[in-house]
Amino acid sequence: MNEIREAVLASELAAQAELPEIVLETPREKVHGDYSTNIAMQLTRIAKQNPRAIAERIVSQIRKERVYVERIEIAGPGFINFYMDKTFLHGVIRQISREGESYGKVDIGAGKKVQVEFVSANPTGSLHLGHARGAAFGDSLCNVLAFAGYDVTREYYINDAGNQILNLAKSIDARYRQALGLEAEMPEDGYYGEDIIGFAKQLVEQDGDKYLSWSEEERLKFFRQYGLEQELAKIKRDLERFRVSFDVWTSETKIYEAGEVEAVLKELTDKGQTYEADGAVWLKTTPYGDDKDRVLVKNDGTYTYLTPDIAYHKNKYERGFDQMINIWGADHHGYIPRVKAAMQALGYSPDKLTVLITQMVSLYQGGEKVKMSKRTGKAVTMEDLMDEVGVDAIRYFFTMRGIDSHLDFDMDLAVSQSNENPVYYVQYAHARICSIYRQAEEQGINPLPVDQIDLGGLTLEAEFELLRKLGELPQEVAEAARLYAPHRLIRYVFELASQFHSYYKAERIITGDAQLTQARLALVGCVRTVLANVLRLIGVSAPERM
RNA sequence: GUCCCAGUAGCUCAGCAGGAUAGAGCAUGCGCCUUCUAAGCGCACGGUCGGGGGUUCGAAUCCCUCCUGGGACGCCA
Repeated sequence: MNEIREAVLASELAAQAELPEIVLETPREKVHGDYSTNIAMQLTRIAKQNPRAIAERIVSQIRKERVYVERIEIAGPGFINFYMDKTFLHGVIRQISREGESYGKVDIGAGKKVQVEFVSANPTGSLHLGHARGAAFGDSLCNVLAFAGYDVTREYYINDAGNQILNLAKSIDARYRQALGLEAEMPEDGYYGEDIIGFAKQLVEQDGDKYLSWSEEERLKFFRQYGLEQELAKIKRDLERFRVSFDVWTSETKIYEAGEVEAVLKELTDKGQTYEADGAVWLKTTPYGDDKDRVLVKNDGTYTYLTPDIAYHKNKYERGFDQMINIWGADHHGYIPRVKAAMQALGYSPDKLTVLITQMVSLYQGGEKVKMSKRTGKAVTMEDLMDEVGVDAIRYFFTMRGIDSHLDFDMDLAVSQSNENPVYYVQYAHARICSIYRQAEEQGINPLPVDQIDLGGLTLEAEFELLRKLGELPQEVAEAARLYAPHRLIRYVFELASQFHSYYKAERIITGDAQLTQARLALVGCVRTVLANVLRLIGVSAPERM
């Protein structure tokens, strides 16, 4: 790339200052070479010449012997295509063998501190489908960011202070009475999940009807605490099983207890960002682009949800992250402007906070959309899903798509052990390579260290393509991190698996030629490493046998 | 009414800091198991990139506008 830059400058077409960024890409079509640049077309306006003429002048200045280039062609409207001396690709094998689990790491993050807050489901019920998508996406994103050189903190914010927790206590109260065979009506905004019926039964088994004799205040206080502990424990269990672990669990109650909510309210008031109207305290969010101002303190003196949330986000800002990412469900998108506005009102840069929105998930079974109902508690929980389809398939499917699209999750497909199921396709490639290595061992073939292998035998087009693909991992990781798009890696790993399966079908790895066998074992060993590395990033296991 | 997301092959989706003939899986059709795992491989079929304008040497990609589908618009959380 530097060679191109120098050639462009040497051809005196443009001054250094006005030189556009030189992009070297891998063309989709092989006939267009190994690398390609459109720099000549980009220079048309500056150099005031037609692109092909520009391309010719640039090419004449390139010293190709210095960069392993075999030949250069000018094609189409003015693309400059580079055809490499293919043996340079053998270096990929040496690199992967040397770096192993670390292969693919890049350092675009340069150690910057990134905090990612995700899932953060209210501890009032079991995690369900939508949370699973957030968990899969969030965790994969964190893995990718860490692999790209960021210092990542995973955080779960526990909303354990609002009205919803009182409703949880009341719901447990009602279920408790029902479990004792008494008449009891669920509260208006009650929680109807199976989990709560279970808690109530458990309480009856443990302690019988003893809570009936308590005062309502005492009883609800106890149920509240009990419910919170149980729900949170359940959430942690589910997430752990889903292979997601958080570095920090921040409790809303703790934020209250530390006086941060009152403090932030005072700070906003002192800064003249609030006013009183209709008996309530409002925050001026409209100057920062919100539709309307928002209430912080209701006319009954209690806080809205926004107020502690501002305190929480201030808390995050104060912890000194370079970047904060919130992953929210689509139903919270309208909430973004007011939180950002509040941060600006406090004097923080809104650019440090990025909110990523995951669209809804629909579940399909037997070709039918599965209906969910809060009222009856008939939602498919994350636990049900893990029982039925397994963690690998869920994580793969939920990471497979960009978060902007509504996602249809087909249960039948996810459980099917067939060619329709892409999870197995990728895992199978890994297992196959492991099998080849087992086979080699049985035949008494010991894989040699790479520096003792003559890779010159790898001359097939399929082998060069595999090597090229393997070589692309670092830039794929960088792109996935830059775009917050781990699904790109699924695409990548699927394509790699596909190329491997095709190669495996066409050529034997273990051949009569000992030297060639060593070279091919090294090659597929690298494929195995890369498959495992990517699967690890998306939280899917890489089985040795299937 | 305002805001967000989507609209690309029969279906589900990639591609979108502009680039060459728009890709993949599934479905459909036809082939391939005496040799390292057939949860596999090969071939074929399939598209006015929602419509219309604009910017550009070049637009699925950027801008404007319209249409369709989904979601959000509380002194709930």
